[in-house]
Amino acid sequence: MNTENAKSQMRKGMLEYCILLLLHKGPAYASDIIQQLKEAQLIVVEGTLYPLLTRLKNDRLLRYEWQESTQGPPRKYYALTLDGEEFLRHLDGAWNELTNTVNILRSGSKAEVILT
Amino acid sequence: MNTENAKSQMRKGMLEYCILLLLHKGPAYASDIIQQLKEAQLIVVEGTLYPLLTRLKNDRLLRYEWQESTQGPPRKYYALTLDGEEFLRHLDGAWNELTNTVNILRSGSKAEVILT
DNA sequence: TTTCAGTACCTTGTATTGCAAAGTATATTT
DNA sequence: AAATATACTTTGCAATACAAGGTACTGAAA
Repeated sequence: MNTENAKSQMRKGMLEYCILLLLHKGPAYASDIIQQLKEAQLIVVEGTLYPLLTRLKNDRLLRYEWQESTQGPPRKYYALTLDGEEFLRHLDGAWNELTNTVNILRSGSKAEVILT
Repeated sequence: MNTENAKSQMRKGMLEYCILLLLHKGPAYASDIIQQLKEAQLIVVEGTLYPLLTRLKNDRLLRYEWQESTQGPPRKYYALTLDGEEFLRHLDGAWNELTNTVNILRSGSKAEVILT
């Protein structure tokens, strides 16, 4: 029984939402984002994050600025655009619908078993 | 801005959970499941559902029985196996983690904007 | 100067899976 | 027999999470 794969599948699609939520609080660069998500108990790896950030930037939901670092190479700080903020509100709605759906399905009482 | 695609992506992975939740209440056949999910505001189509049911059956999480119908061809009634019930409890845990993550990310206050 | 370690960004290939669209099969009605 | 309704199935495509490996810049040690 592969629970890990199921959890990974559950994360699909949620990641985009979580990253936008995080960036709504303020700009961050990739390693930063990975760290913050980990603190929120969401494991993400670079190979997942970088293409996602690039896609969101190409869709004009994010923008970035290079910033010098006191130690190490410069960092790409990502931030939400106005479009990104609006999109985030749509995703808030989608998330609300989804939790509502799960609550409906969870709350129903277990029917009598028909199969013998 | 393609909201539909994002919502579709959010559904990914959740579908498996929702279907197991639904079948936990009692056996159902495919059209039945589609109808019940629609009532819970989750749109699923046949091309999505049938392969998923087959996969869950092959993983021994579901089983089915043919049942005659008063009108139309016989129906495949799916039900959870014991493994399926156990797996569902794991998914309950994963779902709780995910909602927790989103709540953490949602609740944080918006930081000061660094980018100009 | 060269080398090494640390940090950060990026790319390629693979597997999974949702979905549209089309197909097959059975039962009932005309 | 043909048409309709119901139900199950398959094929091909697109999106995306992830593992694994690669590139580039910085600063300190050899």
